[in-house]
Amino acid sequence: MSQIFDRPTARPTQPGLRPFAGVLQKLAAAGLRPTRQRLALARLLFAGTDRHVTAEALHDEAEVSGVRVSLATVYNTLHQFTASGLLREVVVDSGRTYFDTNTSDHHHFFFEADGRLADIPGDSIALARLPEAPAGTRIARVDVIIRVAG
Amino acid sequence: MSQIFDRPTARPTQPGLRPFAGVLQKLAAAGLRPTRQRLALARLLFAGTDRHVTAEALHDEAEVSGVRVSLATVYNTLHQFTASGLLREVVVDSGRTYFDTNTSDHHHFFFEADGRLADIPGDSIALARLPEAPAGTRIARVDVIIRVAG
DNA sequence: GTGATTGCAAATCTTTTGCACTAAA
DNA sequence: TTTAGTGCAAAAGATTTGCAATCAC
Repeated sequence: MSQIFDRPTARPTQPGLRPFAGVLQKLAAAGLRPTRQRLALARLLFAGTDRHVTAEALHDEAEVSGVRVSLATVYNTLHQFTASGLLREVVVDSGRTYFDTNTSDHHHFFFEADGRLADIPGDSIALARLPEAPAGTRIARVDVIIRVAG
Repeated sequence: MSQIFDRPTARPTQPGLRPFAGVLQKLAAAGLRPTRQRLALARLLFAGTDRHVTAEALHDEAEVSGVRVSLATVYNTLHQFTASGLLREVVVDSGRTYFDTNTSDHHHFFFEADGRLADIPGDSIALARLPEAPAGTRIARVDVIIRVAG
């Protein structure tokens, strides 16, 4: 049954489960075998607009859409995707890890009320002045989190 | 560093356990009883320059300096101090909570190599443009983390 | 077949909680 | 006293890991 989902040419069957040629390409580019689990998760992650998910949330989503994946595999997959640049990790909450499908340079709103994340439009924020990296280091990344409350 | 005063009513027991006038004031201002544990932890936290600590690290430090405090109490104390504005929480690492003795408005370097935090001098960074808070929310705080490697 | 991937359960790690005991006011 | 604060051990989450079974190539 996973066949229909595995093929880029398969036609749409259920909403949200349409196979994407892009998903296969992404996995191939990352050097990851297109397993049933990875395809299903990639499809959920990259099907629409940019998303911010936790492992738990993605696991639930997979379950709801009828995909059988263990939580351990969801964790593994999210980290593999992150390592190969398909995802980006966002740290806003100690104790929970968020993964962002938008890997471009951008920043976030964090809604303290419900623990939701949203991208900040790239041109609505700007850093006027950056300090130099401390001696012997280089800037790996700059994260701006705007915490908003109800 | 001239803040080391003997408190008249304190009973000198072990070295490094002399109370600071400032520490007593801080606790009083926060409405927290000056217990042996809170005094000891406050002394470690506020004795010198600004610090960034985790509960575990502070607990170890207390142990080394001969103060007997349970880890649970360290957690409780750090949260009480945070709630009363004596400390600030910094989120840079999912899975670990850092507390900052500098409660003024400032940002951080995070050294990925060793998980260390450092304050960024206030005037060496500036946000040129901030987005508006999404409808129905207000900006509670803006955090900038510059992650440095190597 | 062979090596990569998965699932499950157990293990880890950090943090919180329940509750009897201790200490400040 | 009276009530806040503490310690301990157990509980709770989130995440990782070990290993046998399964799957992709």
